Amino acid sequence: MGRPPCCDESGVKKGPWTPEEDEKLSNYINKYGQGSWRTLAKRASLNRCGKSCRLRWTNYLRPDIKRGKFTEEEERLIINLHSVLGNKWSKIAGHLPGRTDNEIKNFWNTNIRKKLLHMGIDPETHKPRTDFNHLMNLAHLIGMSNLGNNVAMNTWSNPLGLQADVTQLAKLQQLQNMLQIMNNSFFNIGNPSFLGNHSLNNPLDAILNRTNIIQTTEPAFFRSQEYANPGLLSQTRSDSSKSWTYVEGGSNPQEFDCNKVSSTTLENIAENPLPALVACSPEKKTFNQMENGSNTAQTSIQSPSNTFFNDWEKFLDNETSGSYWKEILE
DNA sequence: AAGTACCTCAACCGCATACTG
DNA sequence: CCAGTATGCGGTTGAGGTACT
Repeated sequence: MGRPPCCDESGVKKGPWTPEEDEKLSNYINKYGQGSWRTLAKRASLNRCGKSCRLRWTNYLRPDIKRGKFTEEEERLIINLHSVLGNKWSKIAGHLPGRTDNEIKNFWNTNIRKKLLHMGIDPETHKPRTDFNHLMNLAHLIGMSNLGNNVAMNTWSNPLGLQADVTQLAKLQQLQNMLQIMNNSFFNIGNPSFLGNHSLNNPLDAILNRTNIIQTTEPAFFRSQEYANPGLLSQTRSDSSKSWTYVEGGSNPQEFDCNKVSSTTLENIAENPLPALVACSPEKKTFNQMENGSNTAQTSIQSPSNTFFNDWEKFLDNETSGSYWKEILE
């Protein structure tokens, strides 16, 4: 026979915890430690199941829990870790001291996820949403359509109309260029063809060097800390699944397991954060500000990505007054 | 001020794995 | 080794709060 059941008692209280219950639980754990949650619930005179007690303690009462809003740094780290670990909230939480898996999960679902979607990034794959490809075609079609109409109606009879159309054409061209960049390079972390094309063998290197990827002639791999410390991860992603081929110490290829990413490597992610893809606070922040956040090392030169963000920001700002572009992009 | 829609997050549910006897 | 339970984890829910009309 195994252990007796945990939560089969009827009449066990559910729902929000009262301050009295919190106090009972805290006092008991402070005095006797955690141990078995089931017996703890009984000994602490809590009419709760052990599961509920554990949840309350780990997500709320634990003394080392950090309260308050997530910092920009934490937000970046969560995005980076999620791109490697996926929805492994407890593992992600392990790299954010004081934060619980539940808290991170909620933050992801209510904030980061929406922001990424808003930016046209699939939060599951961290790649561009496929409808951006359609957007490119759409922009082209709309552009042709509008130019055609405007040319017929305004341009030839009105020099100002011509000027407007030229401006519009330039904007169309700009939009298409930016979409092309986004589609081809910027968000293609984890895309096998991208990795192959750039001799970037380590998916984590891709994450660490994401800002330097665009249009650089020097492979990001050579700048990575991993390159200076071979033996961590130096692999080629072999398919479109979530695993990469993993060679430890340069031999014995084996499947790369996201769960076994070395802590050193993940620490590198923490120490070399991406520029924030999204703003941490609700107030509007420009892409440029996000770029410059706390990541001076990677933005000491005006990178192509910087230019991209500037262009993107200008584009949105210029088109905010009832333009159809804003509607399309948002 | 009242009603409604939306958002946040604590807590629950169910499944997978670890553990015990 | 096996049966059965505890624990941990990720997904989901819904109450309460806030913003908007």
